[in-house]
Amino acid sequence: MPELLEVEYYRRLAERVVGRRIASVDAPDAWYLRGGLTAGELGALLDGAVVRGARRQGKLLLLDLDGDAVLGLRFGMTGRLVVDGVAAIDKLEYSSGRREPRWERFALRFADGGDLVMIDPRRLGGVELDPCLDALGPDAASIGPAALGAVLDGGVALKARLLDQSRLAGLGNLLVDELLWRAHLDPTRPAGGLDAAERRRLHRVLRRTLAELDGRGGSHTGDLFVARDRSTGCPRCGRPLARATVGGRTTIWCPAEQR
DNA sequence: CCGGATGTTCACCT
DNA sequence: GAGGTGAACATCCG
Repeated sequence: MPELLEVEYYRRLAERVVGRRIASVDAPDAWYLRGGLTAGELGALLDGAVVRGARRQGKLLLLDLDGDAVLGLRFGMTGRLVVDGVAAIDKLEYSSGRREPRWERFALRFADGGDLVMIDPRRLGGVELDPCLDALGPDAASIGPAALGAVLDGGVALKARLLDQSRLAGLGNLLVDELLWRAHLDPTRPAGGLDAAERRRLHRVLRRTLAELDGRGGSHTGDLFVARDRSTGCPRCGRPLARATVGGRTTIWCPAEQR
């Protein structure tokens, strides 16, 4: 899915709807609504409401509405956002830029005629009213070194811990692989086994990686991902990359450099 | 035709 | 309780 970087692009796009009044809600796919909410209930709650803000926590996009209502948008692996006909991202790595009407899972129509539309071929995303944020860890884009250090404990694989959204919100498979490759850390190491210098290095590299890939255009623009696509070796040393399942996800790393 | 893909959740193991 | 695995969701792509 969109990882933190893509959802942040979505959030910036969603700022366009702040201050605008919702005229109607389209939720043609009941399965897309989480928490047992029906399209009718959602319409009754949202019709006439004004969007007051667009926030992001991890991979969750949050629209603040009048009163205390919050609408949570989740994009799964193939969800895209289109506002007033403008897409935040032309295409995703594992989903074409095509836009079939049946992929339109949710939409807010505004009183001024514009709209906010979620396109999601695989339906892995969803919409939730007042999502519980307690289940999300601190956002990876703003976490401090001490808090990141606290995330790293236990015998679980370092990569699995960094992907655990309840401990650290926002990183997905591609970003974690790129991050660990840049930090020269083996994804299979126990999360609690890093020494103080390694934890500091991980935090420094995290900030740098997010800033750099944000500028390049997203999670799929990392050096490691590009190398993996072309099946050349490690972009730094040229030696063969390893591929295995770690934390339940396909993982690429350089065994020679990542320790 | 087959396998795998930026994610989340849940059942079922050890 | 901690961790791991595999399935499910639905579609595209090589």
